Amino acid sequence: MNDSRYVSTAQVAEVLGVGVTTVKRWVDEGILPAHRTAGGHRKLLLADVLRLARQSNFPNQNLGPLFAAGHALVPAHVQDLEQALFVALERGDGDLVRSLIQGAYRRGVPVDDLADGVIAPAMQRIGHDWETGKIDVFHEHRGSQLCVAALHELIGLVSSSAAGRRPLALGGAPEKDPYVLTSLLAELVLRQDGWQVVNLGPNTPLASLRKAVNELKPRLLWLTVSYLEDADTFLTEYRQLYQESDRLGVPVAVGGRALTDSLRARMPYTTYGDGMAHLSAFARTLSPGKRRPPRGRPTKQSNG
Amino acid sequence: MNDSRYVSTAQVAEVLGVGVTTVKRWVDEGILPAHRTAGGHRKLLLADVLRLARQSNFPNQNLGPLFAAGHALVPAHVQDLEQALFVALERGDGDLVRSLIQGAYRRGVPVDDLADGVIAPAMQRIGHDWETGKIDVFHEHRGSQLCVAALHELIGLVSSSAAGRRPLALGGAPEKDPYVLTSLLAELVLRQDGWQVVNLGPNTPLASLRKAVNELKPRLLWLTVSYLEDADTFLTEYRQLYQESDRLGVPVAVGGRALTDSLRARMPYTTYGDGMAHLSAFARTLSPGKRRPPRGRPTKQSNG
DNA sequence: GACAGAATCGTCTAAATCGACTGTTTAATT
DNA sequence: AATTAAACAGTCGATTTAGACGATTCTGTC
Repeated sequence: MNDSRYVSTAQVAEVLGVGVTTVKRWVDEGILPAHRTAGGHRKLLLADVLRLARQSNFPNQNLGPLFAAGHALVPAHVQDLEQALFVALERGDGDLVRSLIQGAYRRGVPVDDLADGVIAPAMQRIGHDWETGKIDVFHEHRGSQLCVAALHELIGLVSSSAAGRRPLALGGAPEKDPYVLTSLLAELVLRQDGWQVVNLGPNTPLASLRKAVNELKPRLLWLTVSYLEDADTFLTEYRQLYQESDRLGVPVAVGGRALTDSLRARMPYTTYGDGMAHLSAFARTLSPGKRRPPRGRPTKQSNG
Repeated sequence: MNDSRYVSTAQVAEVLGVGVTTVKRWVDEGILPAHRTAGGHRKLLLADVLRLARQSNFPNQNLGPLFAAGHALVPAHVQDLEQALFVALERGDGDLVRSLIQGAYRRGVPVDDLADGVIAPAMQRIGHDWETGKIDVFHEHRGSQLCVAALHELIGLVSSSAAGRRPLALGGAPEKDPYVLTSLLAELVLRQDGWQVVNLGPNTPLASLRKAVNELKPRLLWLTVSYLEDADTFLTEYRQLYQESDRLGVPVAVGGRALTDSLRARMPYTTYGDGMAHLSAFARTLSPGKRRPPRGRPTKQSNG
């Protein structure tokens, strides 16, 4: 198992902006303490690297990839990660939020796990603390903004180059639903799966979404509903949207915590999902290009 | 993609059109932030170099070498750029939007010009086309989302190193104002100017903003008002916010197209601005006088 | 126009860093 | 346990940088 306290020379080199050779020499000269494996590989203690970084006046935001290897602050398990993210969001520590999310991704945490098991629960707890008066609204807003920024950055990381024609997914959140995060998470997982995504964002009238389906002819339509003002008008408009999509052969994936069982029973849809893992799995059945990871050591998720 | 955020003194010298010796001296004098390797080599953060390049007028700044990636053709004049961005936004061409915005920044277009002369007008035209029925809501939403994504990416580019304590700016948009873009543009220009920014985003109750001022003790409070539901209640709450800020010695900068002349006449504020250029200029009067490099040497660029 | 001060430039050597090479180690998959 | 591809170690030459020095050029003033 990879002991999460240790990092490799290459990781240190990338973060510190120097060559691998330099890091090796520093270790040999005693500037950086390190342990060696039985085979001779250098294993650097994260704390030592961080100490050197502080001494050299490093910008915090560039230390993100280092946390990817697993720091005490970036736990190995998703529950601990969620807890850490929650704290970082509540404190408003933007650098830490970025480090945690990016680090988890680079360490190999699947994006749907990241969405369903880390980001969504953390923001839900923030929202709960706000509703119960434990924190002020501005704490929630600040955390949400930090999350959005980190997600946009992550989306930029996972988006593959536009090689070949990728299937198009269209989606958003309905009118009066102000939550940007859920549609952003949907965009994230779909992009990770190789889709081309048009995210109309929150507060999108369903009638307008219907026009978009007509014009863009997507291969998939998703709808995340976190908040509903009027269920009846929503149902009416949604049925029209579904009818149109069905006519065009566009599958409709719905989700979101505002869709109660009773409400869902009155809705037609192609698939319903509790989280992004469902959406991702469903999308994969539609997209033919399901690439399997190569053998051997898993590829580092760096993208060009 | 050469995504190394660090650059060497020689690269900086070439880009800024000055000698290597000068760059070294600037770093030693604290004009340019940098950290040193264990061997003493200076490592500069790209964002810091770019900010310096914009703050002072260099004889020949050729930002090209720092960005190897060949981008789409970026028009030279802001009007053409705005037109190109408008078309890209309306078409939903996300890659083009990113290229235009980032390309303009890299070409040396100041961020306040980018905000006031390109992004804001383009989105305003999109909004106008939507109101007049020329395009559908989803076009507007799609364009807005693309803009937000591109801006978040740009913010990541301009954010500087955390070395030293930077002044804190706090801000957002009031309740019922759903526009994310204006507060995002404010965050962009402030970050470009070296501020640390807490952006509470749209739809922030002013009472909550008041609590945030109390808790965070910022050096500057900004408020962008693009839409107002009820001017009277806004005024009441705003006056309380201003009173509290004034008591704490926090200057208040307001702006946004919802603040009409008559409304503004009834508001106290430290400064009002039509655009981000005003905000940036005002913020610079507050920011501790950062040492600026003396005049560059305009002639003789050839080297042996 | 001449002067003084300041800022910049190019050049030098020692030192630090980089990149490429080959053989070895690691760890996930079968 | 065997397989396999990625990542690492060790080495060496090529390149780059730091630091210091004097010469050059710019700016403002008399």
